[in-house]
Amino acid sequence: MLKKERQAYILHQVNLHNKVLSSSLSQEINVSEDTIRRDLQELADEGKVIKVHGGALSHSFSQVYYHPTHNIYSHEQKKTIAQKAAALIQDGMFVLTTGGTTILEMARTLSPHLRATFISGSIPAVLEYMNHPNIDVILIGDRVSKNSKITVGGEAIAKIKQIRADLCFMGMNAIDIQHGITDNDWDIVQLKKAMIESSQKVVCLTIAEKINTLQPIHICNVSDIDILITELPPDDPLLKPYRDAGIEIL
Amino acid sequence: MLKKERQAYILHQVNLHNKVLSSSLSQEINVSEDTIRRDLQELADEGKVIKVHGGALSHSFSQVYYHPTHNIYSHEQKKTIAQKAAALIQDGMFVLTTGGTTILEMARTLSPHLRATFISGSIPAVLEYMNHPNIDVILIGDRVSKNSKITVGGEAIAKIKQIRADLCFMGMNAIDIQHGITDNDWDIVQLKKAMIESSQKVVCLTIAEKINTLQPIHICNVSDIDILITELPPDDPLLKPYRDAGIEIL
DNA sequence: CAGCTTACTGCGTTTTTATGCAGGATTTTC
DNA sequence: GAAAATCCTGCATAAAAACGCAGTAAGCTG
Repeated sequence: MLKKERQAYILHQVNLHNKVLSSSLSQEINVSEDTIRRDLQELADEGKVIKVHGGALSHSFSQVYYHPTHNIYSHEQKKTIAQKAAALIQDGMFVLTTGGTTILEMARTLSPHLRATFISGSIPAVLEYMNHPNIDVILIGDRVSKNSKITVGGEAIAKIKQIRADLCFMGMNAIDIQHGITDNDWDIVQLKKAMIESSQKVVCLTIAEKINTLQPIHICNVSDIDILITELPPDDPLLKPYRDAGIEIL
Repeated sequence: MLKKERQAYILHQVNLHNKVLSSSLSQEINVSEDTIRRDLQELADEGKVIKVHGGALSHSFSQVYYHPTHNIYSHEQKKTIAQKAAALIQDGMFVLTTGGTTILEMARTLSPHLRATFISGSIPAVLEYMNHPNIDVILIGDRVSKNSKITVGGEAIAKIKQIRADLCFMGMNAIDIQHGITDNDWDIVQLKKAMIESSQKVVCLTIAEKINTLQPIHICNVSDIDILITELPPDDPLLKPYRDAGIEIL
């Protein structure tokens, strides 16, 4: 088993269960605990997990209480993105959304006059939508993934496939002109794939930091999305390849 | 259980109940009181809790008492109910629940050791269940009713009917020996009816205040429920008619 | 392809951390 | 003011981490 492969597996386990033990991982993958520890160290250095004595925890574990500085930092950027995104929604539309902080920010930005229907499996997102007086909210049901606070599974995917939405807002973790959009959680990748299929227009939201980055699992090609929104101005050179690929940049 | 994990659990409990006892925590998590004390000390050093003799308090507690007396009053009652209810749940069970403050209180009371599957359409309830390390959560999807924060509609009912749960916990608004259980929201009545049908045992939770009261819409007869839980001792005369009707009173 | 370099992994040893336990000190409670 | 509960302190132990080292695999270069 290759190192990257192993680390992707570890990351997946962390995202799935919110915690991993060095000892059990070492048994599962048949490597020494030393190796696991080194992997966890690397993942921790990249900020992907939180290393603790005996194993590691998902970031979502302390997220609630920690992260004041970094959050506020990228918060401004996300606000910019949110405003651009919210402007796309018109009265009467059916809007499908994933979870994620960028989407949450968009939910908070919505005009109180907007009359639309929002469909999502993300619990934090739904909580935000609920606060809007004129928005109808449809919650996609299924098993709840604890770290991402979103419903995942076959039922959820089947339900999404029954929908024909006008717009799909997708928060994403990595986009690359060659490999397209990628992510690190199998279940969520399945969800996102279904959402793309069920929507007339796909809008991707991301902070510029994630442009030209890669994650292990493939969601779709760059050509499958319609609009890309970042905090940068549309003519930023970083975005040129995507504009050339025929994507509308906002 | 990892140290951070344990501390996160403690912190959660403190924020939830405003106070924790070292003794009960040590039992819940199965570690010595010394360890708990050290954890509390660390959390206190980080300013996250206030350590006191015998346990710790939430920070919000030290500030001026806001809580209106009535709230604290019925809160204590609901805690009593919650404890009785939580004792019914055993490992491996499938549990169907409605929403409501009494149910929420029960969710907060659940032992961290409990391994069970909770199924609900109530968003606040699901948020609570999600905090438990060993509980699987299934969210029932459909249109979100904004005032009750629960999913309602045909899809939700259809989904519930597919389930065979071991236990159903139902918070209720009114019970009367003659008219049975009644409520005032059409959609929620439909949901509750479906839940009763899909469960082996139906457990009703209510504060005694609502005993012998009436609401406009009929859910089921007294004979359709198996267990009734209130804050009163089981032999309270107010409950006698229900005991005589063959319901188990806790 | 031979030789060199580099990256990865496992092992033994040392160091650190986490936890429980015993005892005496301190606080709470009645 | 005495009994009970809770605390602190130091210590023992087991688990985990860190460190250095060596063997091996993989990659590169001429």
